[in-house]
Amino acid sequence: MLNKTIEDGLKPYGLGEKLRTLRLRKSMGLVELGKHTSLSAAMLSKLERGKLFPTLPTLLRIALVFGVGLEYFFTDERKRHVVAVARKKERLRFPDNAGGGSVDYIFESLNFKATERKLHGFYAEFEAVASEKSRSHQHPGVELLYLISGKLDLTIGSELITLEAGDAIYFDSTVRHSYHRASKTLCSGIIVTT
Amino acid sequence: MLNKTIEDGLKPYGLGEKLRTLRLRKSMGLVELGKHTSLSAAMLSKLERGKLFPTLPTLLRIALVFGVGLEYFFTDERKRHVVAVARKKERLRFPDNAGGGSVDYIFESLNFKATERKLHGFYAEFEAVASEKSRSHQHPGVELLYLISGKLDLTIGSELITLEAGDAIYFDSTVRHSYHRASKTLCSGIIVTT
DNA sequence: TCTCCATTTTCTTGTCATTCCAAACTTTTT
DNA sequence: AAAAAGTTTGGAATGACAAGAAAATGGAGA
Repeated sequence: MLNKTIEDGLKPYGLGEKLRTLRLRKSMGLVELGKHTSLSAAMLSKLERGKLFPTLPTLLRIALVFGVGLEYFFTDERKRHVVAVARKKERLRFPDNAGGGSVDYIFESLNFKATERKLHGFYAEFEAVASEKSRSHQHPGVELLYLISGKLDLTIGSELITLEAGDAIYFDSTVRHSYHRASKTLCSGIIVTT
Repeated sequence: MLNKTIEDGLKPYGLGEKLRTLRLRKSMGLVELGKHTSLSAAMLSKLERGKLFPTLPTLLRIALVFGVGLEYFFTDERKRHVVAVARKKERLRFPDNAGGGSVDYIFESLNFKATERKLHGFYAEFEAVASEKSRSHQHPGVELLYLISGKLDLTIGSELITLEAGDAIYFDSTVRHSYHRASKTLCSGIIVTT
């Protein structure tokens, strides 16, 4: 069926292997794991061999036993060398309706890989930032802003900060913030958000 | 049923919110997303409101449209504050002995905080990159390089890539890599490493 | 008001995760 | 050795619940 092709896309995650590894690491049998999770050993076996895809509740049950989060199963260990080269021309450009400028998406989702865990974020370049008055934003995550050109007034919460070319700031973007140009020239910079 | 309690454990992941956010970020309607994913708008609506938990194949279909991996849905964010403002003048400058240029450390160590885990990274600006021949590097982690000016030849493993101002690349820096200028002018760019 | 569009409800259906049980291995016991 | 005890897999049956269809709701204009 149509799902057939989609399911292939799940294989790279190596869910089965991960499950088996977790279990064997604790030298546990399928039956024992079955007791802890209230799942049948038969199914666990099928899951580990990729004959079957667990539902989220099922996967969570297993995760709870091993003390891992669900991310664990979807972050891949595969060595990814070069992930992407984003050339300026090939980028998607979206209007930054909130700020009034425009945003080039370089990476929509980046995997920062630390120890075992990964952090997702996206990386964007904005070339023009709101002229005079800009609406204020508030989005989940952290924002790392590096200003390449221009001068920018940034208000985070009640704090007003002026950035000049070459300055960088790292702040909690769940806090209400807004920005507007402080120079005649356009501002450009780089934003990394989680 | 017994699943009832387990499903509560899924709520913290905020799957629905994430789905909605992704969709709205591209100002897309349920119907339109439905077409791209071959899923009914009705179901998408239920997913976004947490009335339903998607199967993995279904979730993958959506993920593919937005260009995110499945991990995206299982990593959660937390509130952080303004961490630092680094002004150009106050920065520490170190010679980049490996590359031959010099490096300004903007942040020596940033904490990207996902779920419960933390990711350490540092953020650096390099203003001059190796003249002709540069030694090759190899350090743990991932590297995100954004080139601001100049032209740079980057060799990762056996692959040679030329970056121009405005280009960005994301690669595994555990792989041996080296770089040198491809232009007469100095190169400057930004590097984020884990 | 009415129309148009997007989202939500309700109800129904089909799929496929899940179970049960038996067969096939694997390792230990005597 | 063979038997016993334990662990993993295969297959058929079932039922839970994801997913679809269609109708209802709710806005936003005109």
